[in-house]
Amino acid sequence: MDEQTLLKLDNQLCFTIYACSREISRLYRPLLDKLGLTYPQYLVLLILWEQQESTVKELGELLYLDSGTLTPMLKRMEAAGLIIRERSSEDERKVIIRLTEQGRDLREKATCIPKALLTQSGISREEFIRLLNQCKQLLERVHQLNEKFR
Amino acid sequence: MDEQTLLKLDNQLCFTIYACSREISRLYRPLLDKLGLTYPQYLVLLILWEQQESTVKELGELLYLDSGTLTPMLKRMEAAGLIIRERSSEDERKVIIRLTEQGRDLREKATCIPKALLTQSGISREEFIRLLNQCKQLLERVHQLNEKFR
DNA sequence: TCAAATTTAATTGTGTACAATTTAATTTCC
DNA sequence: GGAAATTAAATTGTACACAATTAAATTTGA
Repeated sequence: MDEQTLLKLDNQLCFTIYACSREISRLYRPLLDKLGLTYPQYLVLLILWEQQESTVKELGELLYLDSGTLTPMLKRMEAAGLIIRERSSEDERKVIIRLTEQGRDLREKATCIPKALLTQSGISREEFIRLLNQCKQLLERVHQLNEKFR
Repeated sequence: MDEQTLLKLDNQLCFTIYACSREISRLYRPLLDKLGLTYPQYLVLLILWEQQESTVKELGELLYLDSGTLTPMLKRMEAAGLIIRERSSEDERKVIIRLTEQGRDLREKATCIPKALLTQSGISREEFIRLLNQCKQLLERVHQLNEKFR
């Protein structure tokens, strides 16, 4: 591939992933709207459903987001009654994020979402797993690179 | 895979693509900063470098973005002297987007970007093409689904 | 021990994203 | 020919995303 070809929009892996990300979010939207969630908020809940509590820092590491994004988002989720934000008494720098009853209960309404989307997309499990692994590899590599250049 | 497994963050293809998209953008950032561009602005220029001119509608179709995103973005690019926005005289509803000299000249400074990133990421050409094709397929499918449900 | 360095969130400012609405121009179709 | 429907951008309002800075707590090291 020469430079001209690489420069073409059509061949930009980055563009395809960027567009994919937004189109998949759009697919989630009608389902998440019913729960009153945005996609990034749903990701926060996925973490809290697994491990009961977290901190802003940990959420940021898991989701690749910083406090500039998380703080206002978590405030909105707190206002919606899904979570509680509380300074850690052990280390006052940290803010602990916990689910409320309401936040915990939402899990049952959400369990159908991943399967619904997998079915809807018509993608086979094999294909799904293969693509997931490839994307994970790419994510890992690019993330390493970004860490290195900081 | 059962529902519990699917619900885990770690297995969310959607999350991986979402995180990938942002991490790749971060990899572009230092290169694009030198040109005074954001990643979406770079995508607009990729199109205009290929086809001289476009419209807001066409840019939206190619980039999967609507006028609510494009209008302010194109205004910023016009203010930066990269493009000109002009109502079509044939159809006054349309706004034609054209490159300025400055916008055209930026192309040479940008040609090195795709190759630099490909090299940097350590991904082989075969891998690159395979992943690109798989992502394209997924994008196509998800896009079709979104169109169907509108 | 205590000042300097580091860590953690919050804040500030800019730039996307996108749903919903509005405005103006063009098409359709009776 | 002209009202109704459609189309294309712009506007409005909300919610991320992220760089850069600030503020407060904790850790480090001479």
